[in-house]
Amino acid sequence: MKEQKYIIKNIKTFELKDIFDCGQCFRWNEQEDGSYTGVFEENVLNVSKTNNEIIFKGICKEDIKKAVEKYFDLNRNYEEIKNKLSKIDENMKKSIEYGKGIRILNQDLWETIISFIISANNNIPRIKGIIERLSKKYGKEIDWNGNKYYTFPTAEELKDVTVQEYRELGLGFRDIRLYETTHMILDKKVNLEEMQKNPNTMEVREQLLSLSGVGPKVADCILLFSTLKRFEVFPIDVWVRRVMNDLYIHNQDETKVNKKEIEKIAKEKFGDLAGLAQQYLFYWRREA
DNA sequence: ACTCAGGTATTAC
DNA sequence: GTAATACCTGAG
Repeated sequence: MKEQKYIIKNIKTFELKDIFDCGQCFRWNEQEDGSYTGVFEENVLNVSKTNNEIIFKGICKEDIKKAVEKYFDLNRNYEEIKNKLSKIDENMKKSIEYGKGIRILNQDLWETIISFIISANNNIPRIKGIIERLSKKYGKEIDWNGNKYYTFPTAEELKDVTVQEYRELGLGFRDIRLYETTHMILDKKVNLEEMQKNPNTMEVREQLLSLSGVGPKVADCILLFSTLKRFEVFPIDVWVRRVMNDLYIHNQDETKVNKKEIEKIAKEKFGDLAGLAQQYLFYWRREA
């Protein structure tokens, strides 16, 4: 396949670091020139930014413009969302200022499910390493610019992988979860196509929770960061617990803060944009 | 040696 | 229902 290129001029909300380092994805890596290269679906892309241009180039299965518009969520007005959230309070305003270039990617549902199962009680460098090894071993190779890249393996491609083989890849205790969930999806115990079409968020959430290795936090990340794109969910991890306690609850021991209390505050303050608010707060608290 | 990291499943009240 | 506990692995 030959290289394609696509340039966007004068887009407001789009900062490479904010998008790729805000914690929603695992397969984008910063290059020496400050650009980022990553794999999504069957595409390998490099994204760079000049003063007022975003340049996408790489190997793309379909039309690059179409792929980029979908994946980078370009048809959503983030300026409007940020304005709305900024009015809520000074904390939101400050965190949005910090992560002003964030866009929430439309990541493949299957890949997002597996990636976030792997993320459980794990750290980012290791999560990324596991996903790369998994892709290299079971995904499809794409050559570009003298480098080899690998697509994220499909459920079909993982069909015959054993728990033992997962363990050897460094999955740790998540090996069995990956195995079980892959087969639940292959056997249509949970139907991802149906899920994609289902407008009932709570129903979809229940189905996600039935998957092995998917608890409340992982389910909410999948709902928010995949093509399911539900902005009303509020994934609560250690960082969100921390920042919510710091800003709104002020408990001496953040680990003892009740999850229900956090959810209540999130819903009251942020409503159907809670997921976005979560992302700004998370990124700000972790990085700033 | 020991703690910690984008939690979940299991077990025990 | 809710609380405690174990859990791969590797970096600091």
